[in-house]
Amino acid sequence: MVTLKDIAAKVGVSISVVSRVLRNNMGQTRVRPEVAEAIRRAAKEMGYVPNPSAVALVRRQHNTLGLFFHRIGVPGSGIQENTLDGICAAARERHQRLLVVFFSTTEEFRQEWDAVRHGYVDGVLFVGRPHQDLLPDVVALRKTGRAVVTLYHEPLAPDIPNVGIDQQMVGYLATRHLLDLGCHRVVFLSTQKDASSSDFLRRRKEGWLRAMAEAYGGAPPSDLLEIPCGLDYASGARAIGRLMEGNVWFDGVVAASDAQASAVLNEVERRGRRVPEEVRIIGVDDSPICQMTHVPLSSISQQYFERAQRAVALLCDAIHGQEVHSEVFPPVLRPRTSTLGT
Amino acid sequence: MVTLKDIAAKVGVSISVVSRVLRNNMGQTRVRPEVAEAIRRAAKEMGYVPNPSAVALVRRQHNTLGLFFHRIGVPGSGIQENTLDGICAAARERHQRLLVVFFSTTEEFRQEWDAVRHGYVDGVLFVGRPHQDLLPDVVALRKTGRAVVTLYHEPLAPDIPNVGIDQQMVGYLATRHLLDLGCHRVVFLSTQKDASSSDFLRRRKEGWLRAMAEAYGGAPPSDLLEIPCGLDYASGARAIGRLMEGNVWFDGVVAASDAQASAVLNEVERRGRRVPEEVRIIGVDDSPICQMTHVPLSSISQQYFERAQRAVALLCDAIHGQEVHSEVFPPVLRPRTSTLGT
DNA sequence: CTGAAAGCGCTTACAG
DNA sequence: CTGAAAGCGCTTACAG
Repeated sequence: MVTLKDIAAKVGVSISVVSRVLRNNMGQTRVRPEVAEAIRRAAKEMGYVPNPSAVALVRRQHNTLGLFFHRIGVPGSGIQENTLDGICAAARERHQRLLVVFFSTTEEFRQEWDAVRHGYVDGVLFVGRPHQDLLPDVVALRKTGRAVVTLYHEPLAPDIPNVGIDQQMVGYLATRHLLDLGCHRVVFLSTQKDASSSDFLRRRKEGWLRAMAEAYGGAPPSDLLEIPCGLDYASGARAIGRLMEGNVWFDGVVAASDAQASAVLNEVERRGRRVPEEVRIIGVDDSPICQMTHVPLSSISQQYFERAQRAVALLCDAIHGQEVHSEVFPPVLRPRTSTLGT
Repeated sequence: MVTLKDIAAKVGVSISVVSRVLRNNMGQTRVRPEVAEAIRRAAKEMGYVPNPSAVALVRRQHNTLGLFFHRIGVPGSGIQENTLDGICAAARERHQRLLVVFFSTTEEFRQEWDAVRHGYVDGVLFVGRPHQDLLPDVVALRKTGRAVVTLYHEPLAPDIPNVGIDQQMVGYLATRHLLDLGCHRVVFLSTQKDASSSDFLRRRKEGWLRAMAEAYGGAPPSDLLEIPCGLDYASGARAIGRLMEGNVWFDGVVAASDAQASAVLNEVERRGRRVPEEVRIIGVDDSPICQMTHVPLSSISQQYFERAQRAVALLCDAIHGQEVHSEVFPPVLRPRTSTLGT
């Protein structure tokens, strides 16, 4: 590998000048332009790439980002893939290496935590499900001088920068889409009271209520249908099955995930009602499943790829001492046959 | 961050001893046991973690693995997630940082190639679809002293270590499973002649033929049904649709992916035949989709998580100068309702 | 305008 | 049995 010394020898100057020219870091002194030019040319010709370890050592940085990834999304949702794709692309662009930890439970988190807490990373990105019980750890981490950014639905705390998504708008967009297509009674698949994930669903519900209120001239109707339900396929199937057994009439369903939506689709049709002619269905995540169900599913994208890229950008800015603030992305409607028809 | 100097000061020895004790690297000399003990205790108490940049600088290593990931699997297959999960876990365990590049086309590969070729990585793991046209680049990379391992179905070249999967066994296991359950005419969804992915499907086909031959007393029957078909949902639906329109009778289908299998399921039932009573269906990948279809799909796991972990282990061994060889994992059958019934 | 020198934190022959 | 010293490749005050 070619070093500063090699370039210095070739051009006939000291390595100090070479370093300053290539790093564009010349204090208040100027270097003769022809020398600078010669250095830059030589560096390019010789294929010089700075040794990141040497740079890291002297700069007391590590060009490494920690990534704490709480597995999210029902399996198959594609959220994990999209998020990682965005993170890796943005990190590569900024010459940042990655130290990735996947975890699913607080215990797993604790097990791996030391590796990052004592590890040589300049900043940490937390992805997935927000845990209030991890807040002290995150705060402690910041005290050690590391930058922290989260990629959660909502900020963990007001002063921890987050790249979020407007969950109220998720609920609103989905419901509004169904109402615009002529639906009257739109079921909202909500969550069990005790679920840790209930926060974002609470906000989505607000969006559903707002859209329903708009459609009903100001106040939501009194016969609103909110059905508590887990995010997975089986829960969705059970919930909608019970509803239909009770002979409750509805003509639209806002599911909380695409897995749920596919369950609703299968269950509704199995019980003899047609999608989307009699019941329109929309999910959330815009996942690959949407194109594999026998009626393609409409969905709402939570923009994980884009948000992941942005989160890495913010993290790098924070590492370089800039002040960064939380951002909120708008969700995007992806209509397909399960609402539009063919 | 605590350094060797801090520990040396506390214990009252030179940093050389501390380094040798902690690294377990003492040449032919011995250190007094009580001193060694004191050093280890101090290191632990003070929470010492070696600065990887300093170590990297002097060792001329970088504790960084390059990861060239050709996106594989139909979206939703979960292959990408499982693979990354395995890689990240194994890399963390070995204190290796990651430099991850996702790509989908040879052009994208070329764009990112320099970053790794000139980059400071000790080894590179290639994942996904093997490209014969990348072979010269891989060989050149090895010449620069980097270790190389691939996570492909089959080795790119005989001397490049690969963690593969027995594709013949994939076809055999699937077919044999259907035959054992009483199927007589098992359709094999194959691929277009020109597809770049055709290699592994050719091997799977051998497994299908072998199983059929076994069932038919030594030689496969003459009315074998091999249907060319893309790996995605739409292709699967079209292929099986055409077959059924031609009134061709069959009672088993070995699909090439779970997406395809779900398409077959929907199409077969839409045309009035029951799964698994009249037609048994099995896919490949054991993806999350399998549990979201209205009849849960049987499938064959290609062991991506386990193989990914193993590939990282081999890569690290190779980096440390050990000779490593290709391995082949056996696929695993995951039977569900689409073949077994309820 | 340019260079010599110190130092980042570690490893490892080489002396004692 | 243990330490002083050189050196990995770079950056950055500090001299000239």
